[in-house]
Amino acid sequence: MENVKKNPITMEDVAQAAGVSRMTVSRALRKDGLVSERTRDRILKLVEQMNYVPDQAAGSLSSQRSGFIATLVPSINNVHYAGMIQALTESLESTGLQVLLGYTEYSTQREEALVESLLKRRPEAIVLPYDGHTERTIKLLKKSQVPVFQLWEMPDKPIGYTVGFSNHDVSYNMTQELITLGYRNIAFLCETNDEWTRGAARRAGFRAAMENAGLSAHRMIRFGTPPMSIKDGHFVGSNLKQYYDDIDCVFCVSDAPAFGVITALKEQGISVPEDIGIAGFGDFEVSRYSVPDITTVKFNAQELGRVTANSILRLIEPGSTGKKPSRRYAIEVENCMRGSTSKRQ
Amino acid sequence: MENVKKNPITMEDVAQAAGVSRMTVSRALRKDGLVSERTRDRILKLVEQMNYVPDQAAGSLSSQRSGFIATLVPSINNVHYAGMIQALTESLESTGLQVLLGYTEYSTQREEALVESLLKRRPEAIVLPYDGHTERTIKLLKKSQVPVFQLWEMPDKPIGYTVGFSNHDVSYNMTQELITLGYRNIAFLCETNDEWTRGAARRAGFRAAMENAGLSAHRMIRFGTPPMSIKDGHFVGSNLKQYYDDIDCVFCVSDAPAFGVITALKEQGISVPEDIGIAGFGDFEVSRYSVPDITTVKFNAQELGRVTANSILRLIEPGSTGKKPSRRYAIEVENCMRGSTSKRQ
DNA sequence: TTGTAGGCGTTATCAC
DNA sequence: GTGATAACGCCTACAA
Repeated sequence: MENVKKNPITMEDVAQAAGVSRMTVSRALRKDGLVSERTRDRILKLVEQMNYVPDQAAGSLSSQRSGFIATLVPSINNVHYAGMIQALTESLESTGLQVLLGYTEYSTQREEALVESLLKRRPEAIVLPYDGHTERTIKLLKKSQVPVFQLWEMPDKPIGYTVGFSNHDVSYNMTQELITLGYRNIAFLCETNDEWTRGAARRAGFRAAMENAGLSAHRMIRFGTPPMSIKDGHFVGSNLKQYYDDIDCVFCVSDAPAFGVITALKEQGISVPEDIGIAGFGDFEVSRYSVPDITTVKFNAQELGRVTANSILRLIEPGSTGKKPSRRYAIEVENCMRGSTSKRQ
Repeated sequence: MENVKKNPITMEDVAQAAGVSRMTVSRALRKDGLVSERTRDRILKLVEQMNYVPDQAAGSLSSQRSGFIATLVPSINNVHYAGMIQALTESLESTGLQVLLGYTEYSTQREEALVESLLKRRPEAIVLPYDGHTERTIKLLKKSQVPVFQLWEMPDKPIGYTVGFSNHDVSYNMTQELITLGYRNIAFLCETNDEWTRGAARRAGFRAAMENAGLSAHRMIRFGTPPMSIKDGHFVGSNLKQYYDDIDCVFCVSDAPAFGVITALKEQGISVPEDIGIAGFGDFEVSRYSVPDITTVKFNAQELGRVTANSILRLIEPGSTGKKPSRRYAIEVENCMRGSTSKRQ
C-alpha cells in the first residue's frame, strides 16, 4: 500500500506495469493509436487503476501543439462576452482544445500585457475583441505566427480573421429608425473614455445618421468608464435635464444604462415612451422584462463564438474539411423596436 | 531580412546572438537571476529585438510548476461567478499564475470530465464550487495531490480548503426575517433538479425555518433547470395562483427569477409588497433598480475570489509569509430588507 | 502491432 | 557571474 510516490505516476510507470514500452501506452491513450484491442484494454485498465493522468505540458512540448486557444474579452461580467466564451469553449472542447482566457478590462495596455503573457503558452489561435490595439500588441501578434481572430467589429485593416458586424453601420441604422419614428432631439449616451473603441464607432454611426437627416447630433452625454452600468444610466436619467433640456429620445450604448435611465425617468414621473423614447444596445434579458420593454439592437453572441470556433477548427485541425475559413465573417444584427419607443406625430 | 524562421525563436537563438549560454539568458529573464547588469541589459535588448517569447510549456516541464490554477464555475454568465473569477485572476496575476477555467453547467458529470481534463495541465491548485461531486471526481482530486478549494458553501466533509458560507443557515435567517415581518404563507421558488446543490441547501434552510416557526413549508414551487432566469420567474409569477392560491410571499433562489416574478405580478395588477412580498438571493444590480427594489441576501463574491487567491498563495508560493491558510474561511453574508417586503399586521 | 532513438525548449544542479 | 550537463515526460520518426 506504500503507493504514494511523490511525483505523479508517469507513462513509464504504466508501461512497466503493463510490460510494454511507453510508446504503446501513448498510443493506447489516443483514439487513433494503432494498438491491438487486448493490449489497449490491459493498458487502459492499468491507467484507471494507477490513476495515471498524462502530463499535457510534456505532450505539448513534444508534439508542438499546446491545445490552447487564447481568448481575450473586455470583461467576463457581460452576457455577450460570457455567451461568446461559453459557445466558443463548447464548440472547441470535443476536439480537446481548451480556451485560455484573459480580461482586458477595456484597457489596451492590459491587452498588450495579456497578449504577451498568453503567447508564452503557444496558443494555436488567439481571439480578441477589436477595440483598437497598441502598436506593440499588433507587432507581437504579427510576429507570433499565431492565427489572429478579431471579434465584435469589422475593422478596416484586420490583422487576420474577423468575425462580427460594423458597429458604426448598426448604430446608424437604429438611429435612422428612431428618426423615422419621429424623434428629432435624440441624445446619445456613452462612456467618457471610448476613443477607438466599438463604443466610439456606435457614437460615430449615430452622428452620421443624425447629420444625414439634417438633424443636430450635439446631444452627446458621456458619463463614466466602460462598461456602463444600470447605476450609471440611473444617474444620467435622474439629471437628464441638466444635460440638455429638450431631449425627446436617448439612445444608449448598451441596455444596462438604458434600463437605468428608464427607472430614473419613471421615478420622476416622466413617461416612456410618451415623453421620452429610450433605446439600448445588446438585448439584455432585463430589457425584455422592463416596463415598458426596451427597444434595442440584437445580435447573437453565441453564434459569434460558434462561428469563430468553426473557423479556428478549419484552420488548425489537420483532418478538417479542406476549405479554409473566410477572412471576414459578418454576423446578423437586428433592430428590435419595442415599447420604449413609439410612433410620434 | 530573411528572418522568418518557421519555428519561433528559442532561448538558444538569443544565447548565441548574445554570445552567452542558455542559462544566462534564462537567468536574465527572471527578476531574481544572478546576472551582471551589463549582460542582462544586452540580453534583454536582444530579447526585445528578436521578439523572443519564452515557451512556458518547456519551462513548466523543467521546473515542475505549471503556473496554472484550475477553476471551475457552474457558468460564467452570472455576476457572482464572474466577479469571483475576476478577483481571483487579478489577485493571482502579479505572481504570474494564470487561471484556467472550466464550466460545469451545473452538472456533476461535466464537472468530473473537466476535473480530469484540467488535471492534465498539472494545476498548482484547483478551485471548484461545492454542489456535490461524483465519487470519481472526489477520487481524482484526492489522488492528484493538488490542493483543493471548495467554494460557495461550508461542506461537512471538505476535501481540502473551504471558502464560503452555509447556504442552509443563510436561507434560514432570511426566512426568519420574512416571518418576523408577518408573512405566513411563504412559497419557496427554486429549480427542479437541485438535489445535493447549494440550491437544495437553501430550500432546506427555508423549510427548517418555517417548521421551527410552526408554519407549513409545503409551498414549494419548482420550475426549470439551474440557473433560473428572469423569464422563469416571469412565467411562475404569471401563474402564481395555479401553484398555491394563498401565497403571501415568494422567496426566490436567486434575484433573477425574483425580478421576473415582480414584473409578472405588476402586469396582473397585483401589488408588491402590499399583496405579495418578494425576496431574492444574491443582490444582483437589477434588484436595486427594480420598482420596488428587491429584498435579497447579499454577499461579496469578489472577496471570495480574493480570499481564495490569498490562501492559494500562502499555500504554494515559496516566499510566502510562513503561516498556512486556514482550512475553513467563512465570508460574510447580509440580509438586505428592501421595498419588496414590508411589515404586515 | 510494437519498440528504439532522439529531441521538444526550458530549468536544476553543480562546477568553475 | 557564467557555463556544462542532465533531466522534465511525452511524442515524432523510423525501424523491426
